[in-house]
Amino acid sequence: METLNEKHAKVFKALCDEKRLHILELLRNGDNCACELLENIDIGQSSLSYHMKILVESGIVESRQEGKWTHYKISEQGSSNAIHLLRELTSTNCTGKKEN
Amino acid sequence: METLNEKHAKVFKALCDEKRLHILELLRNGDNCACELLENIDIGQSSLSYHMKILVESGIVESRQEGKWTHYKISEQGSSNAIHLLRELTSTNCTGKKEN
DNA sequence: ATATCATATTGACAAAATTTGATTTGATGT
DNA sequence: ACATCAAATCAAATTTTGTCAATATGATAT
Repeated sequence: METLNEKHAKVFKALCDEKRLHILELLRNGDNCACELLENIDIGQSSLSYHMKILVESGIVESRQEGKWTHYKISEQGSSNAIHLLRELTSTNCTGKKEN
Repeated sequence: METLNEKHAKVFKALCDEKRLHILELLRNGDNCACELLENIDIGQSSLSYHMKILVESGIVESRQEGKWTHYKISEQGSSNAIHLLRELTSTNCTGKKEN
């Protein structure tokens, strides 16, 4: 079974790798198919596929099949969730017993 | 030399590990010294020290020495920076040429 | 059915992250 | 100076990630 922290860690795992941040950068300009991404980044095809899977599983990127192509884009919903999660994880709990 | 993406990745590296999320959880209730954290989490002393270093280097946690104790707390500044960074990294670029 | 193209999956390997136990450092107390 | 405690650092062992090449899958076209 997956703990809540493990689930949360997955969201940020998407963002803790240089290559994946590069991919996000490419996606920021809009919808891209994998083949386009592949042209703009220095990794092999299977490696790209591996990273895209991590990005999609984090929820930050969504994919859409179109014929034999897979298109990717940044998910507004997913990004928004990630931002809220980060805010929650780092918010100091003002009702806690231990303020000094 | 460190690329910008590598620098950004470091911020999220702090958050992509289950144990570090647990530590953040403990810190949310207020300022804690390492020895207190150690009592509340199932890892060894050197391992905790390793994770604290990563958290501090990300900017999300700050440390303060007091005698022989090190106290840690979540940094408002650092958290805020991380949130802004995340927002930036996932914002879709509306002036881009490729909207469909 | 066969061929082709885009992408996903697999297994082997290399590289990076994490854990562990031992040792070191630095502050404090006697 | 010596002992003690908290935390950091180091080296070795282990685990997890990421890369590459090969292969599989699934859609499309002939």
